[in-house]
Parts: sequence; structure tokens; C-alpha cells
Amino acid sequence: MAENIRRNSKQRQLVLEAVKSTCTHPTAEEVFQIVRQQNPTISLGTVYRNLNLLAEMGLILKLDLGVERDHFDGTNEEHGHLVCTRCGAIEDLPCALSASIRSTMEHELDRQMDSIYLTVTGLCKECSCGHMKQ
Amino acid sequence: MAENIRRNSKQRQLVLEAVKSTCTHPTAEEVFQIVRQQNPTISLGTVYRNLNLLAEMGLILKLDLGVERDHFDGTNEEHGHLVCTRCGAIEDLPCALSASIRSTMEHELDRQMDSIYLTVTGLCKECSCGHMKQ
DNA sequence: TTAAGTGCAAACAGTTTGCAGGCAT
DNA sequence: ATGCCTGCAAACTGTTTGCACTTAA
Repeated sequence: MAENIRRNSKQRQLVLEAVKSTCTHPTAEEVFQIVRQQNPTISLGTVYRNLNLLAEMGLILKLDLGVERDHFDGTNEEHGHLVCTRCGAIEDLPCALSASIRSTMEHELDRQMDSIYLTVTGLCKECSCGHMKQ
Repeated sequence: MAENIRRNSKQRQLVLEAVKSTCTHPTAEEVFQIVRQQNPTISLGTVYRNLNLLAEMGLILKLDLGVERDHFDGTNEEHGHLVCTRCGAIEDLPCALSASIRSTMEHELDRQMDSIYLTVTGLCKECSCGHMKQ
């Protein structure tokens, strides 16, 4: 499993930009749709390959939120997510929350930890205070 | 989506017992293997159907831990899980941790919450202190 | 020049589902 | 007798992969 030398393909750049430039936590299919506007011949397989590669490289996060599809996140800081039960939107939770879980667990369990995956379901900001506006 | 009246099939009983009587958080396939010892003609499809049904009924938990397969948990109290990066074992985290996340979030975010899914990766109890024993 | 990257389509894995018959109520 | 449940196998869905070709370095 040696680290290959990565080249800089147009496709990979576009995929990275697409994920970085949105805060909606797109799925592979959604990234595909975005990227296709710049490069109509890109294939879905290439999008998947690059998303996985970029996640391995630590440039983006691959999120398994317990919903059907994987989502991708343009940041690489550890933070949880809220999945809205009303509209399906995905909202970032403050990093501080993950950090405090980490420290609590290190104290209480006295165990090395790798990653923390925190997902909560509930109403997003929009849905919880915007009922009448819509 | 009316609630059907549930019958009490032998298969469903066996599936429930299988999940309840272990703390290993089995996959559907593993439940299938266990149940097959009592009922060699049960089908994997039936196991899946009953696992989902029992989870809907709130008798067990369906866990998406970010690994390939879903796992099932015989308890119904809200608690997180640790997935061991060395042996793959799944360990329960104290319920108190999820409870404290819930209260923190209710204070900080002032938002209704449905469920909390907390998964951490790291070494399980066995792997973190039992290196020499093995 | 050469090996990483691509597009395409087929394969894959876990899970779900349609159907005809079986069994709890 | 009714209709929920089963076993079976086929279908489904999101994702991965093999192959021949292309392209960055």
C-alpha cells in the first residue's frame, strides 16, 4: 500500500473545488452534477475515485451520516453534524463539541482515540425557527 | 403508513433472542448464522425483515457505524459505540456520555434533538491493555 | 516516455422486495 | 377464513473496479 505520486488532473481539481466551495455537504452524485457544468464529459466513477482520494489525502471528509448515501465535507476539522428530520439538510455542529467529547472520553475511559463521529437528528436552524417564513 | 397488527412468529422470536442475548452487536448475517442453529430453514430475508421490524418497534437498535454493514444492538437506551481499529470489536460507550452531549447541545444550540449517534474509533478495552496477554 | 488518471460499463455487496404458499389469530 | 409472515430468488442502490485509452510530468 505504497503512496503513489499524485498528479494534478483537471478532474481532481474540479472535484476538490466543488466540495470546498459549498457548505451543503454534497453527495457524490451532487458533486458530479456540479462538476459536469465545467466538464461535461467527466464520469461518475472519476468523481467517486477523486472524492475517495481527496478524503484519504485529508483534504476533505467523507461522511457516513446513517443516511443512504455518503456525503462529503470541504473541511478537515473534526466536527459533528446535524441531519434535519424535516428537510434533510446537513448542518455542522461546533468543533468544540467534538473536542469536549474527546477530552471527556480520554478522562473517563482512559483510552486512545482515533476519530469521533457525532451525528444528531433534529431540526436544522432554518426549520426550527423559520416555520412561518415559509 | 398504518401500523399493522404484529403476529408472533417463531422466526421473529428467535431473531429477537439472538440479538438480546449477545453483546457483540451482530450484523444481519451473524444473526442469521445464530438463528439458523435453532431453525435451519430460516432465510436471510426474513432475518432482515425482522431486524428492521424490531428496530422500528423500538425493541432493538439498528447501528450504522460507518463500516460496511449495519449492526444490531439488543438495548434501546441511547449510547455511543467504540469501533476497535485493531480487532474490529464494537464496544458500548456509557449512556452518560450521550446524555451529556444531549444536555450540552440543548443548552448551546437551543434546538430540539431526536437521536444522537456517537461513534468513536480507537482501541477496545481488550486491545488497549491486553497486548502482552495475547 | 511512463505510469497515474480517465471514461465506460460491468461487477459488487449489502439490503430490499414481489410472489406464491404457510401459519397465527 | 383472514391477512401477516415466510422462503426463495430476483431486483435495487450506492459504490467500486477492470480495461484500454489519455495525459501530466
